[in-house]
Amino acid sequence: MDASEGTAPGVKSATRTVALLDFFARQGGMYSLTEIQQELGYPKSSLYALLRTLVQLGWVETDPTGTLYRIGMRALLVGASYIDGDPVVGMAHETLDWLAEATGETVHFGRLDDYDVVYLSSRPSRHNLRPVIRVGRRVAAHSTSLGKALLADRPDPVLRDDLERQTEHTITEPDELRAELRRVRDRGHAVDREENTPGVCCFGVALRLRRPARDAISVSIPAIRLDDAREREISALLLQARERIEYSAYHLIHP
Amino acid sequence: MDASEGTAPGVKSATRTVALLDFFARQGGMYSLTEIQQELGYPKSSLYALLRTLVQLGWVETDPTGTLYRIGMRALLVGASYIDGDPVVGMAHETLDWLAEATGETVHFGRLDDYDVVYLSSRPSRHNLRPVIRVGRRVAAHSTSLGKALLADRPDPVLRDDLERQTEHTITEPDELRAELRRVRDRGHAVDREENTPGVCCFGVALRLRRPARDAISVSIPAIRLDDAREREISALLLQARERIEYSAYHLIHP
DNA sequence: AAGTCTTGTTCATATATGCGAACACTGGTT
DNA sequence: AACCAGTGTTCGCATATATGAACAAGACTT
Repeated sequence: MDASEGTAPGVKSATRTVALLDFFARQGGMYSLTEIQQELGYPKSSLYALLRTLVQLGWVETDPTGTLYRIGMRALLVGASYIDGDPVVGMAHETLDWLAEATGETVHFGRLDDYDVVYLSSRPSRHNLRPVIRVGRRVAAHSTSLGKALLADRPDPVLRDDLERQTEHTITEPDELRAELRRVRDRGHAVDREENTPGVCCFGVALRLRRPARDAISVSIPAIRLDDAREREISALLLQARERIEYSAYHLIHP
Repeated sequence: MDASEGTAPGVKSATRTVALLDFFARQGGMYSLTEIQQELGYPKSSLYALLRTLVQLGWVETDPTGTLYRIGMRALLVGASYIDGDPVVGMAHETLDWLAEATGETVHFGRLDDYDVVYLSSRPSRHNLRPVIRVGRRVAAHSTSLGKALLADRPDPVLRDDLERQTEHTITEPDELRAELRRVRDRGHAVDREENTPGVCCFGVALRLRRPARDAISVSIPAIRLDDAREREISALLLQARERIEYSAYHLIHP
């Protein structure tokens, strides 16, 4: 899930630069040199030079005393541009709005990247109790409906040996996960019953814009608001949303 | 506006790494090694090593042939985290929604950084003709209502000698800009009449959460939909929105 | 108020990177 | 089929960075 230094030869300080940005992005908040050094494991003096460079460039900011660091304003643009440049996210935009409206629940758009799902777009519900996931966040694929829907679309999904446990319901045995993926294929959509976040269930389907699929959409709903009827309703709406996106993609490719 | 290499000593490849990310973020799209080399001016072989490193780490992606580069998924999270970690943007969220609803026009939240305004949040209007600015984008302060509102709040604003011309209406003379900032102070809000984008007018006020102010909000509207009555209406709503944000900030600090 | 601990900062040198030039590929042209 | 122009890729040496250890500056304890 993370990109450690040892496995990746390359330009060392470039690797460390992005590791630093990634650290700030994940943790959010302000950190001292020592805290960063403990987290990343690089020598203090090297970090010091790196941080000074990034502060000078506006990618990292310090507090008035100059000893606490956090992400800077220049880093802002970078994330937005990945999304803006992606045709699929743009195409799905209206349908995601529609699905959020139709279900009244939180809707996500995610993409598979190695063993993780990356959240590219989200529509938080208006309930006070709502699952919120920051765009750009990486989550282990096997614990989410998005990830399971995407893995199920692969003829031979590559699974980690060590499937990280997120909650007491997370599927952590590769064989068990493979059985679950077969159920996903039979059922037509993926379900996550509090496997990633306690109290939250998700329903996901993969978008068949390419095979194997890379993108998926999901509806997340607190378990407390869920019953059988609601579940059938949501999965039906989810399938409709998929149709809409695939339809508009088709007409984009064949005008 | 940009951070060139010559002015900034520091870790060279860290500087280049973020310059590369910034380049991809600004341009959006895919570029060959040669194109990037022409734009940034670094030696081809150095760029090659850098790009390979960043591709390996997922911060840059290539097309199937491996010769066209674009921003990668790992860069996504970085931008979102600056916004999420900022208390003012979070606090303004509901009021921005309200202002967008009340005016029916595009609403922006921006922050002054040196000579530029950085857009931190936006509510695009639902008109077909709507001004859209990507979050994270930097724009020369003197050409925007956000920037003029913020500069007007400083007792002694630092202005560039060379105020870049964006449109035929951009104020490019420092003395003329100083006179305009006095008008902003007298009037109580800043106006941009097609000074940044042809056909688009903006109205902005600075948030007085600290002095001098750092943040401002604005309403952008196509000149074609603007008349005197509408202008009075919009500036009144803008002032109300400012009150709301300052009010909630006050109650956040003094609970 | 001295001592001790923690954290930020500087420095000299071993080490990794940056660089230009040479090489390899590709697609188009004669 | 040979040539050419443009581009991506590799290589060895000059150069810049990374590093541990030493130093400085506070903060807390006794």
